[in-house]
Amino acid sequence: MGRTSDAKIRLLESMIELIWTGSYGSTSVDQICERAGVKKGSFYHFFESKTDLALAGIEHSWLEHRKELDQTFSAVVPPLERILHCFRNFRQEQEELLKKHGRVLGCPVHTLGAEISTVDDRLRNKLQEILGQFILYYESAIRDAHAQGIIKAPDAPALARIVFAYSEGLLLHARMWNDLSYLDEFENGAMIILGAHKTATKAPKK
Amino acid sequence: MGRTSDAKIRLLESMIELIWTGSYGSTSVDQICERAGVKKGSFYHFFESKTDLALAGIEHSWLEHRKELDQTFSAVVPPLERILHCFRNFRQEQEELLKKHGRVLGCPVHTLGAEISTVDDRLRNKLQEILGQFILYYESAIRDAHAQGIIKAPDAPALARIVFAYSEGLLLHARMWNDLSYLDEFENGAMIILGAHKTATKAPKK
DNA sequence: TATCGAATTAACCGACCGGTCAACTTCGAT
DNA sequence: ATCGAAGTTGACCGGTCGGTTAATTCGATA
Repeated sequence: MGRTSDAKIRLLESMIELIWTGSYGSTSVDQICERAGVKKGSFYHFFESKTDLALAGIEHSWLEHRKELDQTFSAVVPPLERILHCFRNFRQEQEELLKKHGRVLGCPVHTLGAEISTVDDRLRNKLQEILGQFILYYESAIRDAHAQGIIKAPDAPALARIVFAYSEGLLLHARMWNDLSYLDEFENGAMIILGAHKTATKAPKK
Repeated sequence: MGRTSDAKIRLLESMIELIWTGSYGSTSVDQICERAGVKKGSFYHFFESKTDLALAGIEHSWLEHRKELDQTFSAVVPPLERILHCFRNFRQEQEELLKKHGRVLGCPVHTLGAEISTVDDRLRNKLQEILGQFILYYESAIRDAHAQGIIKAPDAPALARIVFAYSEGLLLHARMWNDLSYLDEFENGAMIILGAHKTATKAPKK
């Protein structure tokens, strides 16, 4: 009953795009509505507040992204390659965004997290939840690599956090310098952190 | 001639404190003035705009911080210990800020950088400049460590960037989780990245 | 085809935004 | 003692902020 609409989804996507290309603080409800082609009254028909839209938008795009991650981190793929592929995919996505917006955007979760973690509890909690889930991918890949004797990593969670922190730092660096080439360092860096040499995958002889 | 005032410095300090404990977007000129005990008219007597104050505030606190860094990274200190001490000092500073504000604040430069790098060119350039200078400390320490045979690091700038990205990622993580204990991982993580073992400093015999 | 709830719209709200201004006070240099 | 530059003040600006409302339009269902 009643009429249907895709305005809700348009609002979600407009919001995350605006936050990503700008910031939460620099993104106004009016802007979001304009980009989504939705009047403000409709906005507040679908969402209770700007924060609620942000929450829903983040959730939405994370669920999208997870589908990809589940394939990238398939147990079938050699563990270290999962991590490398993940970052390579990310780099490619960044490349498309760069073409589209003229800007390296980095990780939307961390960018937003840096901005609002002291300001908005609900947003912070949601971002924590997402990042916490994301690390699990690294963690299990590293655990598998250890089990398969590819690397020596008795404490997989700890090592995963190092790789994770490193990758997020890199992404932020790339955003600040608007330069994708910094991301190229990841493969080497990750291998150094993981104690695997580039050749190690091919010649694990010690 | 004319009267003197410390309002300018109070404004600088209020601004960086508010940005650090909140965000650039969530910090209003009115707030800054109130905290500094300065009327808005005076604000605009000293600074042309909010951006200009931020610029000056960042510059101010970076110059302060550099004095400390110059001591921490004294050529007299064993190179790897410089990096460790630097981070340890940072951790202690964070501890004091946590007591004061009830929040882990992380690195103000990167936090602000994540927020405004796509929004304000002048601020972004200033932050780039500062981070670029900061990496130099890591870089020369690593170069020294290599020269002294403590670690094998033919490409010091590259390794410095890895350690740097890692440390910034960690700081951001600590801010988002409001948990200082994540910073404790740095010593181990840094040693792993640098290819030095914890005992290496005490037993450099090879 | 009548109905009823969902979607849309435009006008509106008070608060606050960054910024301006002219009058006024203060005090160091002469 | 006084002059003038530097600092201070509060009132004010137009615009935009996030959010509200009541009236209206639409369309899936029965």
